[in-house]
Amino acid sequence: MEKQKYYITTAIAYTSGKPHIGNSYEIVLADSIARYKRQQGFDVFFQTGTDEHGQKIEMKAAEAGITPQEFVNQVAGDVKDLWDLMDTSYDNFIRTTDAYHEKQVQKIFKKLYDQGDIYKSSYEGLYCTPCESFWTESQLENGKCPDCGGDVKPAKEEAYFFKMSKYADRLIAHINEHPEFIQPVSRKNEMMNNFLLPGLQDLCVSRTSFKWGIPVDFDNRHVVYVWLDALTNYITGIGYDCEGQSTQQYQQLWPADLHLIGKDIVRFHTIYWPIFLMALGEPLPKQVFGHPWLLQGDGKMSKSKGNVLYADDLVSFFGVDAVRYFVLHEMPFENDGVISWELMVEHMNADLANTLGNLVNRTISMSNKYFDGIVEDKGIMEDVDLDLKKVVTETKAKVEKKMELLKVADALTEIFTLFKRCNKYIDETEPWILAKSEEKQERLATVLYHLSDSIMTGASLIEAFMPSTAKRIAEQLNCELRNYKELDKTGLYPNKNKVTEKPEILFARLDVKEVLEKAEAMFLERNNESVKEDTLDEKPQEEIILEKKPEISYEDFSKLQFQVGEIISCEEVKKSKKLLCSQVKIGNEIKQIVSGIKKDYTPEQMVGKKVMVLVNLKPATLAGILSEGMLLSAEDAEGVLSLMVPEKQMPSGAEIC
RNA sequence: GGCGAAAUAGCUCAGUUGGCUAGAGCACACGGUUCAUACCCGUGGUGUCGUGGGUUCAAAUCCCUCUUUCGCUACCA
Repeated sequence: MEKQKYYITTAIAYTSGKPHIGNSYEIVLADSIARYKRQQGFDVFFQTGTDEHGQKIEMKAAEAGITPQEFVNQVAGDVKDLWDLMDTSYDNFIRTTDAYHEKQVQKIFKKLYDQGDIYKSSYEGLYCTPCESFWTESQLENGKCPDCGGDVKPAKEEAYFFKMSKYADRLIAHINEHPEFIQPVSRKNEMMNNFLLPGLQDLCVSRTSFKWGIPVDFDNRHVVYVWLDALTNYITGIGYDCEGQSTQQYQQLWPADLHLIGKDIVRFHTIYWPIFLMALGEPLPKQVFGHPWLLQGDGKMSKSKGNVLYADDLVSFFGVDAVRYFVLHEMPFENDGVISWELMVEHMNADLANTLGNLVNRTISMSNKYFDGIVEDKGIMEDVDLDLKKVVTETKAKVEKKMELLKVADALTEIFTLFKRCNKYIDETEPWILAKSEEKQERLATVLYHLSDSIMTGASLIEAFMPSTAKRIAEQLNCELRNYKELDKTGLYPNKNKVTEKPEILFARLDVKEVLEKAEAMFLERNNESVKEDTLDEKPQEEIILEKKPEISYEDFSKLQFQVGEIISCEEVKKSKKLLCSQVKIGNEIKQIVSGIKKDYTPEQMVGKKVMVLVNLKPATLAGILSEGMLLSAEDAEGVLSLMVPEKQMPSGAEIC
């Protein structure tokens, strides 16, 4: 019988910068699943890669003073190095700047256009400039934007749209008929309630506002919308051709069995992607798993704090397999997981060093001490042996059950239960006591055989998750890792085999204090470096480059009235996470102004400030509150806002011109 | 604001369709042991199962109120 195929993908990493540990988690998770499936006998194809187009990259490259292509080449290289460092076994690494991908995306765009799913239109009458979104007629409320209640304006820019609504019913039906399609289920509900059931709006699938993308070949002022470009990697990477010339590999692999993605992009994978596929007449992926995030326990990871964790840092502290273990073990199925130095050291010591490493070490030491390293089954059984064997042989099925549900952390726990049972077995059989009596030698040999045999089952089970550890254990016990099918059997350890004479430490215990100090030193050094960079090389770091707006006349400018306003009171807008509502005294008038600056200012900080106000802006209602102007502020690259205040003491109402 | 989820031991969490003294891991304490990386094994919890009510012979488990936290979404003049 031919092997059953299994096609698994990760999201392709966006090449705007080096991925931190939260991003690297996904590749390790995917790798573990891929390796596990291979063990089970599937013909696995595992694809990952990089998403390299878009405005953000164009800007980053400009900041760095290099071309976008140079920029992404560098980052894609970093990503690949990191994936390789983590010992991931991907079969294909696709880059969206690969020529074959770009060409196919253009063909797909053309095909969808020709068949009428993509149509050229404009924002006319449908675009709400402040919300930066467009609406279908049916979504408008009294002819106004359903979000802000403002006017929707005629468009100035043309764009291509995809008729999402055409396929919405089919997608809803598919999701309902395939409850396993979106995992975890809570994500499915979010998609249904927020997007599908209220009515899908058509999606704009081209941009004219930047250049770094795949050009629409029949209309080269446009580039293809990043998501249409990125999502299709799953099919172009295995040889899809929309003109019917798809490769045999594609025929065999598609549809994908699992798209592994972060929960932030579930919408694109469970709504837009399936609809694109429907339009192309291709089957839908079998499952999309939107995994949660791995967060840093001791405060949010942030570049400005300089405490971002990268996989390669962690590897230098703990080693590859330990890091793989941490991220897999700390990541629950549905909620965000937490990672911190303390937690990592704790698991390093308790699970890896104590339970696993020490077990292997003590077993081999005893074989050497009592029998010169020869492990022989003398067949002297006792009742305790039966329970050990039961636990060992049942673990395979338990792991299998967890893996079917993609509960990788739970699968690992099952394997460690096996190792713990082995440690207990040593305590129950007390080999050091057996060793003292001549007539117990055969029993002692049997006990040590059972241990080596059981450890090999555990090591083989853990291969998918910690591949080099499994290999190292096998080397020390001087035998091969087992075939997956035989993992529910015992007695497979080669009889009269000789183990290594000097067992090496698999995982060394670490001191929390020392690790914390080292980590702190590392961050400190990194911060100093970046400070140095900032001062030496201020321009690229500190500049913000904006897209240029069209030139305006003085007449245009003179329409705007700016004045100094004094904030006399300010309170939070309860219904909103971002808004503050201020009473601003401008001359003899008091205006109420709502501003989205809650994250940077508290109401107390606002009061008393003299700020720059755009006073003749048409009033609008925000979160149900009238706003009669706009407070002006500057925004840095990380979105931090700073109110514009006069450099000298100025009276309220002073004109700014 | 809309939709949804969650609140259980110091920490991280399990608790299937309501049913016997509410569990696991970690941490902590004590005891045992010595083959081993001061390790392993055992023992130890008076936990208001978020609050208040209700249904029931019986509720952590079902229903309602409230509180808090989180997710998605909207708001960012």
